[in-house]
Order: sequence, then structure tokens, then C-alpha cells
Amino acid sequence: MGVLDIPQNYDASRYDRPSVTVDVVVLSLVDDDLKVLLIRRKGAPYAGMWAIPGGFVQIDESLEAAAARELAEETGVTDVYIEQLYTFGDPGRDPRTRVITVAYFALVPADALQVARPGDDAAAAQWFSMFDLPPLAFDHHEILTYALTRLRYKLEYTMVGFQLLPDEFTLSELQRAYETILGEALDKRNFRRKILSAAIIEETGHKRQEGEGRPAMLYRYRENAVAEVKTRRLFP
Amino acid sequence: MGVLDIPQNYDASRYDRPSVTVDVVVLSLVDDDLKVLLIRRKGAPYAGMWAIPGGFVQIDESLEAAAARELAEETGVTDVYIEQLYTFGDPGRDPRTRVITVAYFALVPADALQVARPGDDAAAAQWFSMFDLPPLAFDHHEILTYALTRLRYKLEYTMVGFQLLPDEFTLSELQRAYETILGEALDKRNFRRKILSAAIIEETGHKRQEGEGRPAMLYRYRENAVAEVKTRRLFP
DNA sequence: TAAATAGTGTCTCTTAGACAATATTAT
DNA sequence: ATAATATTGTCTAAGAGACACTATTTA
Repeated sequence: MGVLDIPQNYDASRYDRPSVTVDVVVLSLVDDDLKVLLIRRKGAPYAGMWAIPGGFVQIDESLEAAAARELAEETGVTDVYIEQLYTFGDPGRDPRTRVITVAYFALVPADALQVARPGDDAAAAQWFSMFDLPPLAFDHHEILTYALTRLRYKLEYTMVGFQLLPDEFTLSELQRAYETILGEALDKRNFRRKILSAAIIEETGHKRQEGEGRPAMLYRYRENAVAEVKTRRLFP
Repeated sequence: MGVLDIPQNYDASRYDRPSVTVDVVVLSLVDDDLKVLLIRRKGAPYAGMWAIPGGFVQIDESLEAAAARELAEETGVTDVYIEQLYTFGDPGRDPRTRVITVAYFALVPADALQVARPGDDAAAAQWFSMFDLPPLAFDHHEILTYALTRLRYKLEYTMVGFQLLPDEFTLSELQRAYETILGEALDKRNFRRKILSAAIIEETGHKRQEGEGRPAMLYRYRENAVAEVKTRRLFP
């Protein structure tokens, strides 16, 4: 039974095979809101509805490479945080044929997007608030719900939140990012104490002044910090 | 580009499609050791080596159903804890053709296995200690490593450990299960305090006496407890 | 000087972790 | 009585959470 016991001269093409795609949930923080990149569908099914960008896995391409390729096609961005989310494969999730999709999520700092050239079909791509989504094609609402749950969860015990900020940021910006994603207010002093005691960021030495108010110290993410911090939850 | 923008009259068979399988990491606690069920491969590639049981996803079958089916075929067991682990899809992980596998892991109480009828190819199936594995086919060593990491991780903040015990168990048995999987000794008083304060188990009212020593109170898992406990780590 | 934002310290309560003696059974 | 296993409580240290005022800048 199973792939492991197939006679060695089997012909794989004899079997009905599902299509395999990757879908990439591209998240970014813009205007203190968590945004997701969606694509407007042109054709049936679900014509006119919005969908998570994705595409077929090429036959000689790893899943991670396929996800990175889709991300680059849609946003022009490379070298950002991307992780496998879950594989969705219910029969009937695509009315045309059996499609199994390996969902990924990517965290893209807003400043990286300004640099990025728009993808080929940029006209059809648009950012939506994760907290105010349009009707979505396929099971994509379920995928986004899953992505938000996972992001919140990871935020509690890893440093993944930094991936959504520019290289240098203030503690207030970092706190706003956490508050936006978690959907709750955090105490300023407790937040700072925890972040600083975790030793995952360091001062850059210079300050940012824009608009009114006292200038804020800029911090940067310590590259080596990730592994050290994964052991303890930041917000239990 | 991608699956979402395919013209509606496209023919899916034009595309090269990978094969999709599910592999099920079946874990059980036997003789105070964490065991995994492996299958001896008869044919090439990797003939004679051991492999995680798995098989093709049928065209009209959900991934979960495929995993449950494979589990039932190998062990005769149904209605046990099973969860999606990760999807492995590197080109070349199977030398014959492109195979993407959605890995699941299942937790089977040892007493459920006694009841279970052996699968058709039971002769080729065997339990191995997760801490003393034979050479494995494909990338299956990586999959098992991933499964152990995930199990240990889940043990820290969910009640998943109960899935490996019979319906009624003593606190000493539960502690031994945790120690076996985590690979470290736990303090008896602290363990009991934490487990009992989490209110996830309840006394059955009767005791077990086998062999020497004072009889131990039997506990059972409170069915409703899962959701309540997921919020806080048990062993930070 | 008013408005806006940044930055800082203490107290209390809960929890984690270290640690040892008594209770109940079979042999 | 002895061996084996089960059961129970306290102290200490660290961390979480609640809470309010001062500092620095621009307009």
C-alpha cells in the first residue's frame, strides 16, 4: 500500500493526480493597520472576487522556491520572512479540478514595498485590511483566518514582528505594531521592559524626529537574537 | 499569474503535475519509550530500508481522510489524535518522480493497539524507538525529527500528551510519559501541582494496584479541558 | 506655554523551581 | 520489617501586571 510499496516499474502517469499550487498570504503593516495583498479574479470561478496570490508549483521547483517566486512576481520583493502555513486540500475547494494548495505567509516591511516594482498584474492587486476583508474566492477566507491566528501566536513567543518593520524603528512603532496585530492595547512600561530585557534589539545611537513631540531613540533588530528568544513566551 | 488567473477553459492535464501523498508518523508509548511505526520497503528505491507509512491521496479524498485511511490500514486504529505536520516537497526527495507529501502525525495509546487488527502488510511493519532509529528511506529522517520537535513543543502548552495514554492513568504514568518524550526528569511535586491546577484531569474514584507499593489513584482526561488549557504553557 | 510624544520605577501577586518526609501496599 | 510506590507542603526567586509622572521637542 502507498507510495512506499509501489512496484519499481510503476508509471506515475497512470494515477489521477491533483494539481498542486502555492498560495502566499502577503502581510504588511501600513498606516497602523495589518494589510494583506489580494488579487482580483478576472475569470470564473469566483470572477470579480478577491483571492490570495498563488500559482502552480513547477515540476522541478521546491515549495519554498515556488512561494518565493509568487511573492516576487506580485510584489517584486525578495529576502523577506516567509514560512509554510498549512496545506489545504479538500476536494471541491476548487470547483474546476482537484487542487491542493500549500499556503505560505510572508511578512513584508512597508518600506520594502516602496522600493519594489509592481508585479505584472499590479493593476489587479490591492491591499486590504485583515480586519475588513472583501468576499474571497475559494476557501481563501479560511486561509486568511488561519494566517492571522498563526501570526498572533508567533508574535507571542518569537520575534517575528520585527519582520514587518523597517530596519530601524522606535519602541513606540514596535508597540503599535504589536497592538495592531494582537488587537489589544499594551502597557507602555511593561512592553518596553519585556522587549528590552529580551535583548533582541539594540540602540542605533541616533534618534528620529518627525512632527511634534520628543524625538525617539531608534533601535535595530539584533540579527543573532532569534534563536535565543524562542524559548520563552514574550506575552504569555 | 497562477491558479487564480487561469482561463476558464484550461485543461489541467496539460500541466506536469506532481504526485501527492500523505505520510503518517504514528507514535505510541510502549515500555516507557516513544515508538514510531515504520514499514520495511520491499522494492527500489531504498529497498530494505525503513519508511514512514503513507500513500497516494485519492482524487476525491480530503488530506485528513487520506491520513486517517493510511493510519487505519496500518494499525486498524481509528478515532485517535491526528494532526497535519508539514508538507515536504523538495524535487528529488523521491528519485522516481516528483512527490509532494503532506505529513501527519498520529498519537495512538498503546492499549488501542492491542485491540487493533494488524494491517495487511503487518509483517513489514515494526515499532522503533524514536531515540534509536534505523536508516530511513527518502527524507523520512527529517520528517521524524520534525515530528519529535513538534510533539515536544505541543506537550509544553497543550494537553496532547494524554492522547498517548489509556483512558485511565495514574499521575506517575502521566509523568513518565512526559519525561520519556521530553527526555528529562521532572520534579514529582511540581509536576502534580501543575497538572492538577490546570484542571485538565479528574479522579475516577478508584485506584490501581499492580505489583508492590501503594496503590495509585486513577485519573481520566476531562473531555472539555482542551480549549481551556491552550492559553498557558505548562512547562515554560 | 501648550500640545504631543518619549521615557522611566515600584509594588503586588502569581508562578516556577528547589527541596524531604509520610502513607500505603506487597513480600 | 523492608522494599516499593504514592502522596503531600513550604520557601524563595523571578516574572507579570497594574499604575502616573517627568522629559523633550514643535508650533
